[in-house]
Amino acid sequence: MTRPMEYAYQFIKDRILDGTYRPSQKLNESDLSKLIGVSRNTVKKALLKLERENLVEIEENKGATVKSHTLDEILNYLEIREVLEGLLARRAAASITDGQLRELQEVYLQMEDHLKNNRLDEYSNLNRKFHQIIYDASENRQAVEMVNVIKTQLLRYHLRTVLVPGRNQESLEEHRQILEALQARDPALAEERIRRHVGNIRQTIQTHHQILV
Amino acid sequence: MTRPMEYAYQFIKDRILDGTYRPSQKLNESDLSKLIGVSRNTVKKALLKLERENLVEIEENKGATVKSHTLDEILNYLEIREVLEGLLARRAAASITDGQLRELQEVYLQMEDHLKNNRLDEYSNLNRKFHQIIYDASENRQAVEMVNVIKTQLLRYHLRTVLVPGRNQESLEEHRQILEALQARDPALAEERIRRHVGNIRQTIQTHHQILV
DNA sequence: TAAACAATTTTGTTTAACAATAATATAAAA
DNA sequence: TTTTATATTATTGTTAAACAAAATTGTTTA
Repeated sequence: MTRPMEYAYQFIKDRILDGTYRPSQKLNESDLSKLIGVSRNTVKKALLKLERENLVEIEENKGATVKSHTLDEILNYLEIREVLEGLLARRAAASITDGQLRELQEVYLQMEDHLKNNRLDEYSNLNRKFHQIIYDASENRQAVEMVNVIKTQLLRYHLRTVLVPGRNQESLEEHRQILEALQARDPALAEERIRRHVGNIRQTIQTHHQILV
Repeated sequence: MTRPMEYAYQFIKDRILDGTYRPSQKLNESDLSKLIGVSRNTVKKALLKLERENLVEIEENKGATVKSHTLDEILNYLEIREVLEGLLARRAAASITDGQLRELQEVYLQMEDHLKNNRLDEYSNLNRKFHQIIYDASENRQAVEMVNVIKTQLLRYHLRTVLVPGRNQESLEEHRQILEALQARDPALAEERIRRHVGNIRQTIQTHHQILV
């Protein structure tokens, strides 16, 4: 076994993210302790670490519950993502290497291809890769970390805009425009376009949340 | 005594923020346990909570140290503040009440007054109040929390741009422009102006860090 | 001086315990 | 029966002592 605390942390985190432990569910320390096979003290530390990532909520004398978010909170987080990703794209436009630009274009072309063949899972994966390249080029590790914390939090809500009719083609076009702005190494344009992109994701979820959440 | 863990947490946090515990300093669990009068387990939990706020760093088998930041990291955080405060001002412009606008104007006039009389401490306090009113009006609690975490982290570096010659008058003028944009309830303008304001703070620190840090 | 080894310190974790609080079940009163 | 009060149980917050594993320090030797 890895370090007990790390193991317990990952054990609980996995089950929150895959939906085994649902929002608002109580997380009993003794039960987890027996189930995972580490002491209650260690479970408690793992829970504290999860609280840090906003995946659980700890109330005085009441213990931990899986954190649940209202639609408004989810939209707030997407608004934050909008400006943070804008910042990252702006920085990336100024410092992206030729190699990274080639990689980005390659990913984009694959996205085009997969979408044409309606392979949505792979499209989503490439989407993630596309944005990751921008993060890597951005040189603001602190902002990247914040974006990742937000993305992790929202993971279990399955905000799959890819399932909304017509959204895919729009999304692809937005990526093309982002790619162009980065190729032009135009910081203001890159920021504007990625903000519009994330803004559209937000609006799609605002409109279709009944299907998605 | 309040709850031991809360007490230990605040005890250590205070000393990090006031500079008693300096960046990179080792935080020994047994020593803290004896000093604060709580068990080592409780110290450990307090340290985990502080890690969450980026005030301490915990390394496997090496324990906790007071987190230290490079100038680049500080500038990264200010860049994040720039876009987050921009977001908050944009939202505030759309939802600020008449009462809050009056309060904001009142604070601005006092700032003018204190600056004229060179009362810099009070100017700083009002500055904080000015921005707090915008946060309150913004209706994005998640973003406000992030800004506050960043501000707390940077507190102990004493980024007092107020000490840079000529910066004060500039700062006052920027606040006037922000106030105007909010009075006009113009989201895009409010965002642009507060971004310029925080951007100027960042540039001032980039230029004068040798005096300030 | 550097390398090798031993001694010491510190951390990560466990176990068992107990008080304080919260949740639940039970009994008494309206 | 419903509500209210009381007792019971479960759960959390915390402590203390213990020990292995890892890191640090100190000492000796080449």
